[in-house]
Amino acid sequence: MQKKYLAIYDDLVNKIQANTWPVSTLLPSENELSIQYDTSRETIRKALNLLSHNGYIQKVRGKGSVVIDIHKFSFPVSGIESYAELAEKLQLESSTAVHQLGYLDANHEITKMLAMTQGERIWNVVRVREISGEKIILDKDYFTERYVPLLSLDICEKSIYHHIENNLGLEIGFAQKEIVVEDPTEEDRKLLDLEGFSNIVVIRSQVYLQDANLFQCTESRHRPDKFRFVDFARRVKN
Amino acid sequence: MQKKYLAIYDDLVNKIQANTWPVSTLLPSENELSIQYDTSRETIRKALNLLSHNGYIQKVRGKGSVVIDIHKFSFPVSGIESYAELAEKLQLESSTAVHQLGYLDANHEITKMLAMTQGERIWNVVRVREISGEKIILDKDYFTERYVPLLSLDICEKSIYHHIENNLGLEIGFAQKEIVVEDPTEEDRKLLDLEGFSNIVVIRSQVYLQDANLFQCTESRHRPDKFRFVDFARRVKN
DNA sequence: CAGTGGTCTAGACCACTTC
DNA sequence: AAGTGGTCTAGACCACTGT
Repeated sequence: MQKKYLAIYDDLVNKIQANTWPVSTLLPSENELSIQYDTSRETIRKALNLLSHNGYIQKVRGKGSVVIDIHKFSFPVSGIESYAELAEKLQLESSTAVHQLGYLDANHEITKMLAMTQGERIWNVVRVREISGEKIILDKDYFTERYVPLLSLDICEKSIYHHIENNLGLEIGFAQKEIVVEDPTEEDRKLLDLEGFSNIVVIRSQVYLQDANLFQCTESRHRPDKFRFVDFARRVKN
Repeated sequence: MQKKYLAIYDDLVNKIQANTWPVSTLLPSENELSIQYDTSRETIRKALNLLSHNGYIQKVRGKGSVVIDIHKFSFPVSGIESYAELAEKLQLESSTAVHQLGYLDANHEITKMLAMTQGERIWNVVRVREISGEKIILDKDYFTERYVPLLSLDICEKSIYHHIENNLGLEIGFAQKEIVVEDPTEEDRKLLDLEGFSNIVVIRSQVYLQDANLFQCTESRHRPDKFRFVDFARRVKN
C-alpha cells in the first residue's frame, strides 16, 4: 500500500494546481483535513510539511496554511534535475551527441575521488547537448563501474539518469553543487557553438546515493546566454 | 523554554563538528538517543531530520544515520544568506558604498510588484560592495515602506538584513532566486571594476516573510570571476 | 534473528491569531 | 474564547539491514 501522507500530498498538489484553493487563500485546517482524509493530525502535518518544503504553501501559526504555489511563475524548483527532464519540460527540440565513452585514467584525480577499491574503473562520458540547432551544453560525467557496470551509446544519448533510476534501481540521496564562471577551454571552443562568448558557466556536482556513497561526479558547461538557475529556499526550522 | 528538538539538534551539530562521530561512521540509534536525551523517539527524529536537511547526516534504513558533514568542504550551504554574513565567513576586507537611497518611481514595474496598497512607497537602495580593494558586486534592493518604514545610510552601509531581523523583528519565510548571466549595463561599467569582463552574473530574488507576504526584491550583480554559488540538494520525501 | 529507521495513531499542552 | 499551527509523548506495526 502507498504511504498515506504521500497520497495526501499528491492529492493536495493536484487540488492546488486545479485551483481548488486560489493563491493566497487558506487550506482547510489540519484538524479538518485529518477528518476529511480519515487519518491522524501528525500524518496530515507530514503531508503539509512536504507541500511547504516544495513551495506550495506557507504555514502561518494561528492562521493556517496559505497557498503560494511558486510553480506558477518558474518551472524548475531547485534540486537534482536531469537534462532530459528539463528539455522535455521546456518542450525544446534537442539532441545529444556522445563524444567520448570509456574509462578514465587510473591515476586521474577524479578516479581517486570515486573509486572505493583498488582497480575499480571509472566511466568517462562526454556529451554535447544541442538545443534548437545550437550546441550549448558540454556535459562531462564520471561514474563508478561498481554502481554502473555497463553503459552503451544508446543509454548515453537518451538519459543516463533514467537508466540509473529505472533499470539499475539506484536511488539518489543527495547532491552537492557548485556554480562558477570560467574561461572556456580548448575543448569548449571545439565542441560548442560559443559565438564569441568569452565566459562559460560551469556547474560541478557530486551525487551521492541513499546509502551515502559517492557514485558520480559531473561537470556541466553552459554557454552563458542560455544558462538559468532557479532556486527556492526556505528557512528550515522543523 | 527552548524547543527540545532544536536543543538536541544544536548539541548533535556541535558533537559532529567536534568529531565525536567521524565522517562515514554511524550516530547512535534513534532508540539510544531517545534514552540519552530522555525524550520520545519522534522528538529525536525531528532533530535528526534537521541534521539530514542541513547536510550533516544521511539516514539509511536498517542501518542508521551516517555522518556526512558536507560543511567541511564548502562553507555556505545554499539558502538565504546576506552579504555581511558571507564576507565575515570568508574573513575578507570589505566595504560598502551607498550610491542611492530613496524611493522608487510610483509607476515603476517593481513598485507594482511590491506595493500592497495605493500610494505605498518603495525603498530603492543601490550599493557597491568592495572586496580586497576591488568593486565587485552591485546590489540593488527594493523594500516596501510598509515593513521597513525607515532606512539610514548607516544601516545600509552595515547590513540591512541585520536591521530587519533584529531591530524590526521581521522573520524571513522563503525566497525565490534566479541566476542568469547578462551583458553589463552602463551602470555596471560605471560603478564596478569590470576589468574587461564582458559578462555579469545576476542573482534576482524575491523574499517573502513568514506571513507569506512579499516584502523585498533584490538584484545582485557580480563580476563573473568572483562569483560562486554552492548548493546542497536532497531528495525530500519526508 | 535482533536492531535499525519509516509510518501512523490518539491524545496532550502550548503559542499565536482572530473575533 | 475559539480556532489555528507547533511541540511532545508512548506506543504500535512495518520494511529493511546485518548476522
